[in-house]
Amino acid sequence: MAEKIMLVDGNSIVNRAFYGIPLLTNAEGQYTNAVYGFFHILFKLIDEDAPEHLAVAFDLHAPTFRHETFSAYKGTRKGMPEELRQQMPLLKEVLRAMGIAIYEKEGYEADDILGTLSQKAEEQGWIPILVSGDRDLLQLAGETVKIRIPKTKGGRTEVEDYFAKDVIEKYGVTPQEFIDVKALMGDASDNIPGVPGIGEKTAVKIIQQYHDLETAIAHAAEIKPKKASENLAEFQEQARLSRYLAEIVRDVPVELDTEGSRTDSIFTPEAYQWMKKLEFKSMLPRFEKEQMVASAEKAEYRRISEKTEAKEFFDSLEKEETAYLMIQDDGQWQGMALYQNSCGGVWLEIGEELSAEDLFACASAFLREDGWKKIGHQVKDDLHLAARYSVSDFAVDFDTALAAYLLHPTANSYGYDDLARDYLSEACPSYEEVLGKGKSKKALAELSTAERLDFCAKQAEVCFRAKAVLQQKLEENQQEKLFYEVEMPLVYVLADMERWGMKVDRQALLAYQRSLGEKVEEVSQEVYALAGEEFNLNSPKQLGVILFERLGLKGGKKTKTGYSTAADVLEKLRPEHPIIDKILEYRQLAKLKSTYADGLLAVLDEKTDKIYSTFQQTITATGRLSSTEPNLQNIPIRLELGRELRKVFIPSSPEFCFLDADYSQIELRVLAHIAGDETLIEAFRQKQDIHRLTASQVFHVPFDEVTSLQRSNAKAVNFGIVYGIGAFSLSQDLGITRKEAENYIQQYFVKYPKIKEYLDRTVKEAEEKGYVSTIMNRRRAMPELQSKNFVQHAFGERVAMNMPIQGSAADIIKIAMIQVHRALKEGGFRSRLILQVHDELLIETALEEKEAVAKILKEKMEQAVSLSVPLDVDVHEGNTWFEAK
DNA sequence: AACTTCACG
DNA sequence: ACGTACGTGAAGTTT
Repeated sequence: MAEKIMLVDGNSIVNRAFYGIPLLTNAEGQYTNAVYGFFHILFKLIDEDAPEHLAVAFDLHAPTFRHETFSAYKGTRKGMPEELRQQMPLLKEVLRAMGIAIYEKEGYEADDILGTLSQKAEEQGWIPILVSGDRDLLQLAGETVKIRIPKTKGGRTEVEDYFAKDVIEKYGVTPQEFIDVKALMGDASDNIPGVPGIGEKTAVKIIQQYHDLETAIAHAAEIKPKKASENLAEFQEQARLSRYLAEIVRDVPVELDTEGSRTDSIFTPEAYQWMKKLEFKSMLPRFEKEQMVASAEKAEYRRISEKTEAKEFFDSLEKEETAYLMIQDDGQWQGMALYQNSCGGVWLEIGEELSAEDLFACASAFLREDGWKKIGHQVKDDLHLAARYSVSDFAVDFDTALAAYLLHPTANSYGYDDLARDYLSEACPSYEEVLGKGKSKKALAELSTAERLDFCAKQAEVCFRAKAVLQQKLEENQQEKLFYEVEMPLVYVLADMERWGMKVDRQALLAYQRSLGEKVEEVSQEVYALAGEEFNLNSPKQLGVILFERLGLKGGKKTKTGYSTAADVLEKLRPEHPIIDKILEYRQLAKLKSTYADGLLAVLDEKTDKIYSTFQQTITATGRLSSTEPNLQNIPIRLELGRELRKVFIPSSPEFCFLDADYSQIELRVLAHIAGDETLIEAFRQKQDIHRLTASQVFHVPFDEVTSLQRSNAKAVNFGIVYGIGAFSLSQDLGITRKEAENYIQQYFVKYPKIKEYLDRTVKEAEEKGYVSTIMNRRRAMPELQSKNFVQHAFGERVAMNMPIQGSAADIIKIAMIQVHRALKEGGFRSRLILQVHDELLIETALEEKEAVAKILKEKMEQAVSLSVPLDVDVHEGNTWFEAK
């Protein structure tokens, strides 16, 4: 079998990849989607064809011989988008690391290089396989020469293959004749003129009959239709020029590097490092397989599965820094993995000879005593596990997931595999890679003993070694205080909140659910009557058809998939038809029923009638918490009917009541502080009504004469400032013209010049440094600001303006939570912190403690940090959450 | 799995 | 001329 050489049009494939895959960035903010797509396609083709040789050709910026002949050649091409341009050197770097031959030749295009190399390869008996994203290469197809055209659609890559016969079959002309067809029809994308009035259909017909351009010109008079005949005669020189431009030349002065093109050693360690740096996880296994052989020594781990041995092990465990991991699978505790320098990796496995209780008993001294510096991963889960075995909170010094979050808060996950890749430049197989996912997901217990030992102990080793790197980076970023004094202590606060839960009046919730059910039924019948038919009211698609086709309301397309039926669109249609009112009413009721009534009942604990939400500490880009299963941070309040729901949230015993404390205007206060705006600072010091003040400033009216409309408009302006203002959106929000909105903003900046300075300064700094930060040095990388795309850049600017504000507020309430929690504990109170909603803390307090706790709550929250403005906290009490607001 | 809608700060 | 506020999570439909 003859050797095969795969010849790739680099520019064309990377282009396809870029447009076929959404923009991705790695931790450093480097765009990676085009490089990813390129290798995705390349590896697929290598797998399929197994070529012995491989070369990639690129275009150079310099003009080619075609430009010299015809200056308008490719004249309509737009430049490469910045997001792609940045990736080109990267792609070449990785190719070089893989030892793949790269060809570039001044004056020629990649196509010409490929044509030449293909010919040279054939001459020495190799079989060329040409790869390109466009059809220009089809003229090179032959009996054995295959042209492959990959298409990336929605993550999947399909490849069209063309031998000479396939070209004939599909286009009705031979590959050679394809050039002549192009000479006649031209090519808009390359700006090849062709002959006016001759398109693809006519061109093919002509070439089928005369086989080449010159013969066709000679017989121009006979050609039909008449228009084509005349034009061919008149524009014959242009046709000849077009043919010249379209033909791929095969005598480029390049040599085929027969040795340098070999594919047998492309999975190099250097390229592997690149793949990790770029975060191309799915490509790592290829490289690992190759390197498995290379990496001779494999770590030796110890397995303990028997009670006596486990006890002895812990009794003689050196008191030094130790990573411990509670390995759980499917909600079941499977065992404990440890790693320290003295004992290396150890896996204590729960089984017949080591029960969970026994293991915990053995480990309990280790967990509780200070002698060991402990490194954990997602420590909050471990605290819950410990609680199941009646071990109260134990002290962990370092949570690797939390550290990784601070260093890169926009990452998708912070698993062991992520730590290994990002901080150790190693590949550690993820849970999914080891156990599979979806249907074929295996239990940890289904692995062999050796596999399980390896997998679990490896995780502990990764955490142990990653910790040193993480700590170093936290130090470099000056984020140690944030980590050790805010995020780590907060873990214990959140664990307590999650464990305690929030009591619900089940009967009241059931009644609420029933009443909503009846109303939903009633209103949907009214909608169907007005529509004249029944349909799925929950389907925006069906609703769109009813409204905009059947009822003929004018809506126009707004979303990717069809008509928008969102509330703000429907609101505008309200006067047009009575059905709109009913639909909006239905939406409100259906939302309350499904998400809140049904949703909360589904997660309400049978035994305790409590709801146990999870507070996520590593999700948001700004440093806020989030709440899941259920989300208790979005319980309705703005509308009356929804607000009623808060009556079902009650203290856990009749001896308790709620205390709800919320920061007043915390984000605007933070802004005043960071920006150092004297007017705003003074206003907060004087306890002025800030929206009223803004109204009087912006609308030039005396403070006492501000109307309520002016005040509420000013409130929207203040919001806009915090979100990274835009005139358009403000105008939408207020229902005013864009011009007016611009005026408001301009006036605002005249009155608060320091705010303007701050916002400008922040964006500028973000562009220079690549990140923004909060008062506690929480960071967010800002890759969007590198984009030359207007929309993306503008988004980056708004994020840069908002993150320090939202994030600093998050810092403050986190500090307050820790202090409140500590004060309650130290004071021996029975009161508990049970919920945080961004600027609000909810406590349930024993009645006799109420005054003392209210005082603690207010003081700790107001004194959490010291700013140039006072923090102001309002405290309310009540027997339900509804009453306490 | 992606999209749309809507609840909160 | 572009397409628009920042940060979340859940439910339901459609692909």
